[in-house]
Amino acid sequence: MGVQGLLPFVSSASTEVSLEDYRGQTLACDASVWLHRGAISCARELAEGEPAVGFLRFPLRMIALLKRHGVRPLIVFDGGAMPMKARVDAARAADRESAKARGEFNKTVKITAAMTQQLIERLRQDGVEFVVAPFEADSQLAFLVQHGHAAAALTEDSDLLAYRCPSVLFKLSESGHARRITFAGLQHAQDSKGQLLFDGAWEGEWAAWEGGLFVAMCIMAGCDYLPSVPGVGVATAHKALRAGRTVERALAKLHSKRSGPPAPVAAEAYLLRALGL
DNA sequence: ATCGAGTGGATAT
DNA sequence: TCCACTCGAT
Ligand SMILES: [Mn+2]
Repeated sequence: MGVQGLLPFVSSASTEVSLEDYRGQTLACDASVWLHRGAISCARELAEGEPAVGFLRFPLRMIALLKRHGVRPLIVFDGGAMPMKARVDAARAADRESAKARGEFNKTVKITAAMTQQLIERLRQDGVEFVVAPFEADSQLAFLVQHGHAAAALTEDSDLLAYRCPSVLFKLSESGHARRITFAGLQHAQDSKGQLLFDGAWEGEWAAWEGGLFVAMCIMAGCDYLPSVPGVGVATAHKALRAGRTVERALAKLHSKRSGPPAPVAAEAYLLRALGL
C-alpha cells in the first residue's frame, strides 16, 4: 500500500537519474516488487501449484541491468510478518482468494518463502550480495542507506520516504533511468502553483518537517499499521500540520473541523506514542 | 480540492 | 510488493 498519494504530492522534488550515476556504488534493492513482477509471467502455474522457475527471470534481469552499469546490487528480502500489519495482510489474502475464484491468476500471486529461497540460491551461485530483513524490507532498505551501506534504495514503495530514507530511486526503466527523491530534497518540493510545501511559511519550517512533521503527515494520511482516519489524506494532513505547526495542534484542528462519525481514537493514540509525545 | 474505492497494471513476445 | 488512473461523493 505505501502512503496513498504521497508520490504525486512530492513529485516536484524528484529528478531523473541514470544508473550510470551510481557506477562503482551500491544500491539496496527491494526484492519484493521484482519477485511479484517476475511471478506474473507464470501466475497460472504458481496458482495451480505446478513447478515454475520463470519468476526468477525478471529479478535476475534487473540485477544484470545494474551490473551492466557497474552498480553493485544489494538485494533486500522481506523477512517475518509484521504483527501490526495483520489487518492489511488478511485483506490481501481475501483479495487473492476472490481473484482465484474468478480465474484472475495475476491477482493471486503470493511470494512464498520457497520462491524467495530459490532466488537466494541463485544469488549465492552468482555472488550477488543480499540480506533478509527482520520484518519488512522497507525499514531495512532505509537503514542500509542511512548507515552508508548503500548509496540509495531502489524500490517502488513510497514508505521509504516515511522511513526517512536519505535517497530513493523509483520507477527504474530498462534504459537504466529512474526518478530520484532525496529526503533533503523535500525541502524544495512545490505545489502545483510553485509554492514550497515544507519550507518558507515560518522561520525554520523545514527543520520542523524534517524533525517529525513529515513522518506524522505520512502516518495521518494512512499507513499499513493503523486504520486510517476517514477523510484525511496527504493534503489534509499537510494543511493541518502547517497550520498547527505541531502534531498536537494539527490533531486538535482536525477534530474541531470534523463532521460525521467521531475519528478512531486508537490511531491517534498510536501516532502520539510512535512520535514519543 | 480532496478523498477513497474501484479497476487495471506490472511478464513477455 | 506496490502504483496510476478514473470517478462519484463530499
Ligand atoms: Mn511498504
